[in-house]
Amino acid sequence: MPELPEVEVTRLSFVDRIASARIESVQMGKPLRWPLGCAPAHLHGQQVLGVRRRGKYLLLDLTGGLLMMHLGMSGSVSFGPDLPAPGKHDHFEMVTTLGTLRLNDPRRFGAVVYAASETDPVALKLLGRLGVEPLTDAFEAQAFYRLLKLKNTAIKQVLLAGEIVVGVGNIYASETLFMAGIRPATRASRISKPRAVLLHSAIRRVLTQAVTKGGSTLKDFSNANGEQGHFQLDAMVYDRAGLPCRVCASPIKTLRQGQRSTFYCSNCQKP
DNA sequence: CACGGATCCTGATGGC
DNA sequence: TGCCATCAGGATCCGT
Repeated sequence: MPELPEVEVTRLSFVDRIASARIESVQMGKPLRWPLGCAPAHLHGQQVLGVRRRGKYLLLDLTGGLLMMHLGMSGSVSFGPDLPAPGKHDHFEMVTTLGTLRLNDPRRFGAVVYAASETDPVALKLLGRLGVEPLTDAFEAQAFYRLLKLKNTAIKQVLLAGEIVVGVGNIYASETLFMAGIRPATRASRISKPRAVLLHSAIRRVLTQAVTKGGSTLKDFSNANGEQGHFQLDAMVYDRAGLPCRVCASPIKTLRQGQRSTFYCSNCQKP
């Protein structure tokens, strides 16, 4: 579910409400992808100084360390003073003086990991190899093109890997490549500079627009307030196999890359 | 090393 | 309460 826009929308929905909250207790449910990395009681008494985002991670700055949250494929976060009783898929819950922060994640591909600091080996392992943030000035077309030149794999796989640029997941990879007119199987190293520039701006445009609209909700995304997004109204190719392209009416094609579905228009998108 | 595939887990869906 | 196969928004690990 959560790509960069969904994670950012989630962050925006509770960052102001949780600031300065003091942690009173922490409860873990079934195991998530990785262990918490400390005793839950170690968080007691710490204060939440802020909430940042790095790629698809939510980063809670605590007085004594860093709490990294990842929503995996099916995770969503709730925060509020009066949450309903925990359900079977609520696997992390943190009660604070300003409300309870909860992670619901049926498939448990998500994680909540504590590190003493951002330079702690545990934090570096999760965050250290992430590419540039696409919605900052650090994401620059020239550098993007040069890095693509070094990758001989399919451009769609390169986007998903997040080593060059973070935050583009399976939906937005198909969408941005459609916007840029590039076929998903095209080798990254063979993309011309003008087309790399198109892809660069498509990534910025699609992700920015998705954040503005409140994140996608093809299945069940909602932010920490339980409000849903509207991206599904705008998908040009994702999940549209066989349907007419919204631009040229050719049937949308699909293929599998790395066990993930890809959607594209073979007329609008060229190798 | 770079790359492709298997893998973790639960739920929804559709064919039979 | 039918059963089984397939698929789902992610990312790591392990072969080759």
